[in-house]
Amino acid sequence: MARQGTRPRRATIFDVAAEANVSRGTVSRMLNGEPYVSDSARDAIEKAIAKVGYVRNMAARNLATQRSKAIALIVHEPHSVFLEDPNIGAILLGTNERLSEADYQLVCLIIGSDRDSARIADYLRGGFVDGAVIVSAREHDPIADAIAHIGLPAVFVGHPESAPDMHYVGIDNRSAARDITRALLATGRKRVGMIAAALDRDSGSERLAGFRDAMGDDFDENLVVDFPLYSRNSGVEGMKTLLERAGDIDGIFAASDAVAAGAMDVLRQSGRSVPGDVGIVGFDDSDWALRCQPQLSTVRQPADLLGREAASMVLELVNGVTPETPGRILPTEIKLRGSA
Amino acid sequence: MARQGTRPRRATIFDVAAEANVSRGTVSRMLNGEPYVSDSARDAIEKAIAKVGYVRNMAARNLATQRSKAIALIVHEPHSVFLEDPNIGAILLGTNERLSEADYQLVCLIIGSDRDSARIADYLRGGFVDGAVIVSAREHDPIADAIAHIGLPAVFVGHPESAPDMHYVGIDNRSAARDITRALLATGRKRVGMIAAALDRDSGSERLAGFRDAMGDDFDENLVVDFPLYSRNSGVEGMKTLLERAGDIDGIFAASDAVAAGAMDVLRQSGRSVPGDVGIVGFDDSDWALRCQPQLSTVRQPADLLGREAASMVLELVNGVTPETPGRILPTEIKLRGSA
DNA sequence: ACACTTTCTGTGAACGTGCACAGAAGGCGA
DNA sequence: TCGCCTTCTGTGCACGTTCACAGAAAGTGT
Repeated sequence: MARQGTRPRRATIFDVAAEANVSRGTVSRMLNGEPYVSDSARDAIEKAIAKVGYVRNMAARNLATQRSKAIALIVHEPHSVFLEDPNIGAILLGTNERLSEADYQLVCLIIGSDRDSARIADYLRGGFVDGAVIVSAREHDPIADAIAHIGLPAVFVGHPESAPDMHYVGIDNRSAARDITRALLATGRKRVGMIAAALDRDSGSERLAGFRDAMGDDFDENLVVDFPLYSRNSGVEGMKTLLERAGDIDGIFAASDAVAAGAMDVLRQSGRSVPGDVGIVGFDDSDWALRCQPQLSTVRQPADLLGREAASMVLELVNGVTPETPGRILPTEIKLRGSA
Repeated sequence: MARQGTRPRRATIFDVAAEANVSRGTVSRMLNGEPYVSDSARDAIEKAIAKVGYVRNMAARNLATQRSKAIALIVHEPHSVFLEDPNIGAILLGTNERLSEADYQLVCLIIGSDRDSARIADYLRGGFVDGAVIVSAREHDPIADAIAHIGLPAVFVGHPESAPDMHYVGIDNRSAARDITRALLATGRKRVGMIAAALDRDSGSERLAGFRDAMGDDFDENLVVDFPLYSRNSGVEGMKTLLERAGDIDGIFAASDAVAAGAMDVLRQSGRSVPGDVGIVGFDDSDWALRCQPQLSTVRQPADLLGREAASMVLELVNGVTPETPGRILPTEIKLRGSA
């Protein structure tokens, strides 16, 4: 109780009321911008607030109103990927922007361990937030189950199959993967493989499915490797494996730009040129894509818009509006650059 | 009020007490792990909790106890840098880890606009958190002033001069900059410049000061450029300017690895080799450093430990313990690789 | 002068918890 | 039997708001 000891006592609405010679009801109305407050009362209250240094106690307000005007953004990522994944940051910022417009506070919660999971479930149940946006949940994510159980308004970024009845925003990973693979094939490649990643997430498995779609009869299981993370290192290891398996490979679809970057480095080290000997395409259109030499052909996904849409949707849910559709799919765009 | 309408009503401590045939006082004691609860009562309460599906209402608990067991991490960064800066993520994870150990919830708040600043100040005053860690505050940051005014226990990562009496953890940017510059000079460079950044932050200005220290009489103002952000683009623009000013420049200290990466790309495009024609060193030891060709000589700063220390410190403050020293400086390490 | 609306104000009762206090029940020694 | 300690339990109040309601004050039309 250090805070209580050192500071005298926070001014309450009672203090303001006494100072302004009105009742706390009037002060409350004024604070909440309700009508029916006289000009004279308004003036007196304003002065009183300034004088006693009053600020609302949100805990009390929450208790009385049963809402908090805060929305959680839950990020479930192993450490290394959180640092490398360019989408999460953009989603975060997009969500924050939209919530800010609605005067809601974004509260970002990180799941780094099982212990975090349990504590965060308590936090969500505790009434600290009115809703939640979940980023990068995987199939059968405990936190997703907890949210469903609590009944907290929630929107997923992405669409895990294990939570089919939850609201979501996302992109059509499968179609996009198909299209970018076709673009790669259109450059005349004969032996095309994929470095897949994160098959435990919908984005990962759908990208693989799209690749398969595009390859049709030419699909060769032997030319597909997969790794847990969308990381540069996955690209490095994956490319090494593929080169061992098929030295004549001439096309690579990497599950993300970071993966592609790793793969490209290995190709270079092995003396192969890009796009001369091997064509390579990625996914995300993150800054990895621009930093590659040559720059990467990839799929642009509107990460910031995903965040914005998720925020809009959760605001609707919180306000009792049922969204027209349970999910929203945002368009992606093929970006052709020099790598294929 | 959608939530109230759709869901029946949350179980309270009263419901548990009634179900277990004890008083709410006993339930409360049990919940808080206090002694003096009989085994029979304990059993009955446990069963009752499970039966009615009770969870604590944190808002009410906050109101009664005047604490929240949550700590804010406030990030003040323009969008682009938030995405590029490798340190912030690591600090975030370090802080989360330490707080998690103490069973505190980390709540991450993003300042993206002035509007955010004001709302966050309200949030902090509102009793939602017991303390705060502030990352990348700049001089005369409004949120820093607000925190000081509120009297909320707070720890800065970094040490703005405009907030001298706040607690902080950080590194000795000046000494580290001096040392890495000396390492660069030791490779025999004659015309050495600096691409500085973020001079409105203590880290930025101190790195420049350290560079100046190392250069001594050889310091040439004409070979220093500065930019607002620690970004790759700053490196690109800065390097172009320096090459125009002095085509014979043969050494560069970049204010961060990202800046160095941009500079290196420009050097390559201009036909200069690294480290043959120009030696270059950076700061951070982020993954930028490893992705450069050649890899970057740089200063390793323990970003995750900074987060952990900041968390430990704010926990001390919250618990009424005055830290031994107002600030803590963590050691850095020079990493020599191929770029100089 | 009267009823009637509109504008404004004050009050009691929640919201769900923790804490201090009073007191009950049981064991124990004199 | 009495007093005393230890263990356990129940109750009133505080925390600082919002909300519903009752009612005062002021204006409006007849």
